[in-house]
Amino acid sequence: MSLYVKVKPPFREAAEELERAFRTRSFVLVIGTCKVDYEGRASSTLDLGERLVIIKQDGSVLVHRPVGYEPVNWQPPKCMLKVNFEDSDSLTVTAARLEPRETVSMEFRDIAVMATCNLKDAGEFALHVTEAQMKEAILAVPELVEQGLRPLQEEKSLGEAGFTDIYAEDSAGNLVVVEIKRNPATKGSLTQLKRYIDTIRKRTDRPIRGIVVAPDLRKSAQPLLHKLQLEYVMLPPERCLVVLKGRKETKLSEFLS
Amino acid sequence: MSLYVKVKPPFREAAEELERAFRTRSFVLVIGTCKVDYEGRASSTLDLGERLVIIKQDGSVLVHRPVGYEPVNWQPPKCMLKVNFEDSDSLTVTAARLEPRETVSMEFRDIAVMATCNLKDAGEFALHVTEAQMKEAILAVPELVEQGLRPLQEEKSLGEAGFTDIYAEDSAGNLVVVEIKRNPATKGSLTQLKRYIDTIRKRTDRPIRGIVVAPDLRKSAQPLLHKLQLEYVMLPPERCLVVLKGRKETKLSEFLS
DNA sequence: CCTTTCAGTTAGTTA
DNA sequence: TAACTAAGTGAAAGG
Repeated sequence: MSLYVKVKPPFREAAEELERAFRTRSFVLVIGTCKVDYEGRASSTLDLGERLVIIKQDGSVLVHRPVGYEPVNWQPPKCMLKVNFEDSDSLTVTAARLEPRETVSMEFRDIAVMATCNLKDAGEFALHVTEAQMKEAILAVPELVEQGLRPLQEEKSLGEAGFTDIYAEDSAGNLVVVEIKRNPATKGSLTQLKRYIDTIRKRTDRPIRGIVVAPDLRKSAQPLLHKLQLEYVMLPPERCLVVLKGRKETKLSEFLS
Repeated sequence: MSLYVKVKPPFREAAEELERAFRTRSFVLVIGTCKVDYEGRASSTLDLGERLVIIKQDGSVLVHRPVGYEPVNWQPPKCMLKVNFEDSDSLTVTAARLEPRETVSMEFRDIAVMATCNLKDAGEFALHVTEAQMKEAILAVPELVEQGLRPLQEEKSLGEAGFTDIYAEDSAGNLVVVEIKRNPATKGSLTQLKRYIDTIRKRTDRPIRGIVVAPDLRKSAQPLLHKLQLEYVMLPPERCLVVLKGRKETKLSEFLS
């Protein structure tokens, strides 16, 4: 990893290093005192203060204050970068993008530390227990929802009404529409499921049940659950993990046998 | 600004400095090779790679890859931090929070640079041309929407139907409900306005017009505009700025005279 | 404190 | 490319 680190670089040196970094698409960190202006979809001003500025290898820009999760100002990837160093008491970096036309400019009055480098990161990122994985788990072990449930097809196209998550039959022969939510089910989840069911009812006379499967049900959605005659089954993500893990191990053992 | 910067600190030194930084609620930067695990609402794994880790003075944590606007892993403010340095070939930082119970742990295999400091940032942040400011501009200069428009009251309470943005009368004596959107108006904006109007219609026999004021109208919303018998007036944020600026200058001149 | 809505949302997926 | 939808959404506003 190429690396440049300098405490209190003079503006002239900082400007040259920034030019070099932008040219070579390097990762840039600046801790310093600056004010920031943004002009675009909205516009904002940020008075002088000490912040961390990050300019990434894809041209995205982040201005972070000492607290808070979100950047106070930013620019998405692929924006054009320019350094401006004229008078000796300030150095300005401008990040512009078209579509939409937006500009963030950072005027530094002082630079405490500056670092540039080329980060190499090919590590794979995996987010587990997505809605798709919950579905996978349920299809593998339908008992997660109900004893005797038999999935019919993964997603039944319902035209403009959208898609169901799982379409199944219960032990009594009723049709069952299962709506999966990774987050606590809301009123929206219920009305969505209700729409699915109404659409299906027009095509068949078989009795239909609607089940919302989620780790939780918002209290505000509870009255609607009864009003729409739907059912709710609690399914914590951990249980899905167990099933998916078990399935993988099963697959492995099958492979080994 | 107190400042510690070290290139390639040994893990032992890094661990001590991290302990000190966490204790004193300092701002921490680490550029290094790490893998990251997250466990909470969902769970994720991130294999080894070079990243920037930020730990802020309020206990928020950000793990940034060399590209992309968003952090690949994070932790919101106020989480508990712990350093773990046992074997000599890795150093682990764990950030945990309750409610919801979530944990991010970063295992460093190599630290290229580490910096800690105390950032002081009292600079005021101001986001201009919000929806409220568009409203302010329209109330000051109703012609921005239509010649002869006379605002009646800022927000008319409509019970559960929500709030209108501006309630007015046009030159022909019709009631006018103005819905302001800072962003391009969507189908949702139109149905929302329609709900307002339907609610008002139950209380009066006067003819009512509905106008959506926004910088743009989504193409997908156009058919609905006609179907719901609503009107659309384009209002770019710049024009609001001009009005607000003018108003401020007027105020100033009033003050000076 | 809980719920709802908004965001300079961003990011991914699909028509 | 444009429109739609989800997010470990986060953050603010309202009840």
